[in-house]
Amino acid sequence: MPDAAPADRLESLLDGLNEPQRAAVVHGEGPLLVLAGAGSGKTRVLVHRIAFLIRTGQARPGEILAITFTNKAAQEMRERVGMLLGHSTRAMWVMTFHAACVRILRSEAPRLGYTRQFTIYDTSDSRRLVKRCLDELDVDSKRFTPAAVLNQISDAKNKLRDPDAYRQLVGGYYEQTIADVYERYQAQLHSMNAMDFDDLLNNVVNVLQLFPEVRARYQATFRHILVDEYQDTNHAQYRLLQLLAGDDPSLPRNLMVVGDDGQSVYSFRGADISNILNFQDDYQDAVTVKLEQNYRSNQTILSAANAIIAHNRAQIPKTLWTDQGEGDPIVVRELEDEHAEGRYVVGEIERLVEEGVSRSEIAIFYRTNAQSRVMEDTLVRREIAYQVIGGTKFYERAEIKDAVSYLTILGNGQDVVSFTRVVNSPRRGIGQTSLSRVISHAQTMGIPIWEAAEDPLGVPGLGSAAVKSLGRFMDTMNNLRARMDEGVPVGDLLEAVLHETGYLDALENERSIEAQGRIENLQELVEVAREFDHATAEDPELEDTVDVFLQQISLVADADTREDDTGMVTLMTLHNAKGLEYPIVYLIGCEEGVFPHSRSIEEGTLEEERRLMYVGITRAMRSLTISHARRRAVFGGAPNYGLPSRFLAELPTDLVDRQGTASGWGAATVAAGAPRPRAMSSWSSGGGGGGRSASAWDEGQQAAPSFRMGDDVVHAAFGDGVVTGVEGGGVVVVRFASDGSERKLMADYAPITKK
DNA sequence: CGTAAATGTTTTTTT
DNA sequence: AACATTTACG
Repeated sequence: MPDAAPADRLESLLDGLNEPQRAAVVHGEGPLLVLAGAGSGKTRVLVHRIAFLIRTGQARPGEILAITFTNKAAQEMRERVGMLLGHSTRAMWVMTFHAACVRILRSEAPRLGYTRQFTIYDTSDSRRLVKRCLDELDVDSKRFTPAAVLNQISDAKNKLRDPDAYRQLVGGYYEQTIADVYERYQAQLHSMNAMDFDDLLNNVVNVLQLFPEVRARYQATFRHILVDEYQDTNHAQYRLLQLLAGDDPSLPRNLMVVGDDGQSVYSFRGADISNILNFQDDYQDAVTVKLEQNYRSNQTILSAANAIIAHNRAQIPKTLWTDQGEGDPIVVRELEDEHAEGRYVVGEIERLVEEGVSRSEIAIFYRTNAQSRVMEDTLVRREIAYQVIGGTKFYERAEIKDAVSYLTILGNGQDVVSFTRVVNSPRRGIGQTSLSRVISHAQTMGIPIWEAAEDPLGVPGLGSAAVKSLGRFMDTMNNLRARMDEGVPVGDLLEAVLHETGYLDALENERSIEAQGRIENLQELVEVAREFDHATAEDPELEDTVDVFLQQISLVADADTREDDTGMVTLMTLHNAKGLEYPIVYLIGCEEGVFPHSRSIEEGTLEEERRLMYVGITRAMRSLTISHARRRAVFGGAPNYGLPSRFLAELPTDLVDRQGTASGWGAATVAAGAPRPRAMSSWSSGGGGGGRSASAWDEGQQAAPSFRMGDDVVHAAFGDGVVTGVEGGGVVVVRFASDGSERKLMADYAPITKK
């Protein structure tokens, strides 16, 4: 096809786009900010723009870098561009930040003192290493939990602060201790030729900053950079883009970012919403395009979403609208407990399926992964096919991590974390003591752990049984390594590992259903490896295939395993739901303390929780049902009495069909003298006590009476009680006469009145 | 050194 | 409730 594309073919790339979408697609050189409300077709814009750039000859495929949030999104985007263009998209870089960084580091890591075979640590590997550092530094592991310390370290890394910079920026004993751990952790990672997730970004930033010629090369390569979900980028990613796009204003800086400040929900992992808010200041010549027409949901759902987000301060003003119709009201349903909630949702799903709805059109969202269990139990019992996204991920299962660690240590003999994982799995009689001796010997001698283990007699203090066992183990490993070096396919190598190390035998001897499941998981991993072999077979130049395989799977997220149109109901957290859409959505567990999560309430990050609610609502295309339970078991322990989420009170009452509200609430509110009762009809009563007045939701806070110690009170459900304490934040402690229990209640919301 | 019981910890969200 | 880690004992 010649460069000069016929006008009609260009026109076809713009077909069906609205005005602002079209403007974004045809935008020429220079920075571009696309503020894209939920469901406004931002992926479509990205896909069409990439195709347009190529079709008009503004860029060749190899000059495009398109960053997406998940691997799956990348794959979909690549496919859609391919369909538009009708030719190969292989040369394009369409991937996540992390995948792009790995690819760059495969070439550039040696400049930073790593080999190309560097190992990538996931969070649990990193946590183990932090724990080792804590132990070695004799830090009180009660006050410094590995997870908390790792969070601090990760936070620092997201802000591009190395251990020195971190130390200088923070004061206090606690932070100084963390600086010590950070320093040691980083040194050990490097000495083990390993990087954690944050290092992938930071090391690319380092390479680009330290080596101007490398920077120039990548800047020249990526003539057009496009970034999706820009509101969830962190500082390291921000800096990375700056380096790749070129921070010299005289250069074209063809950086297009797409995002929605209203959907920023990852600040806990360092995402910085100011990246998108300040884009105009950072790139003064930036053109801004706003996408506000929504193609996904009906007006009821959009109005609800708009109303929710309006409760946040500091938004870039946006109002979603649609030319679709009103749609049904949003159902808000109260249930007795989480089991009733499960039965209700599954019952509704059964009804829909009977009416001919496909299960794959239905999704269930929740705030925390733990909430999926009850839903799963109910779905299994009613024999409804479902898939869960998130939670325990495939690559985090113990047996998978073991197998992966075996492959890792074959390629990277310095990786102490992997060595530790596999040396006594299955049992070989090499316990904590022997292992510690080998590790400290390796550290003293400054040699890789592999070398130390190869010569067990050279390890001081090692018992004779351990020497023998370790020797046999290393014979097996050396044998396997030799075969890897011969270039045996990864799938075959993995199979050999599982057999010859005795790993599979040990599982088979367990003869439990659990072990059988693990064996099946391992078979699946072998399949994944064989697919990889198959896909790379035509690339004879590829070296270190095992390491490439490992680096590739270490970046697979659970969100990438989602399957569409397979006749299954989909369950996931609200975070995982971002970017997706479903005709029918159930949002469960909308209670104070669950959603918004209690920690968000404590930490005062309610606006982010509200954005999460906004994300949840805007996933729904035509039907949205929100449920909350009156009580819910936490930690499998005592039931927790939760009040309806404050976000429910923010939904306009005329958009809502409230169902199942139990008796008592309305009565208590009336007794408290709530003003202006209205729209009672929209709150259909659930049999018994009559619906709660709408106004109580809107005005509840100001109508609340104040309580003092010793006040006699009546609770709609628990009966007579006495106030035994008043805490901050409108919380009162009440001891109830009926069962002698003491409960903390929120005076503003709880159905209690003074006697 | 390995096992089993006891104890502790976890539930925010994830590339 | 489920899981990881520590402790006690054989």
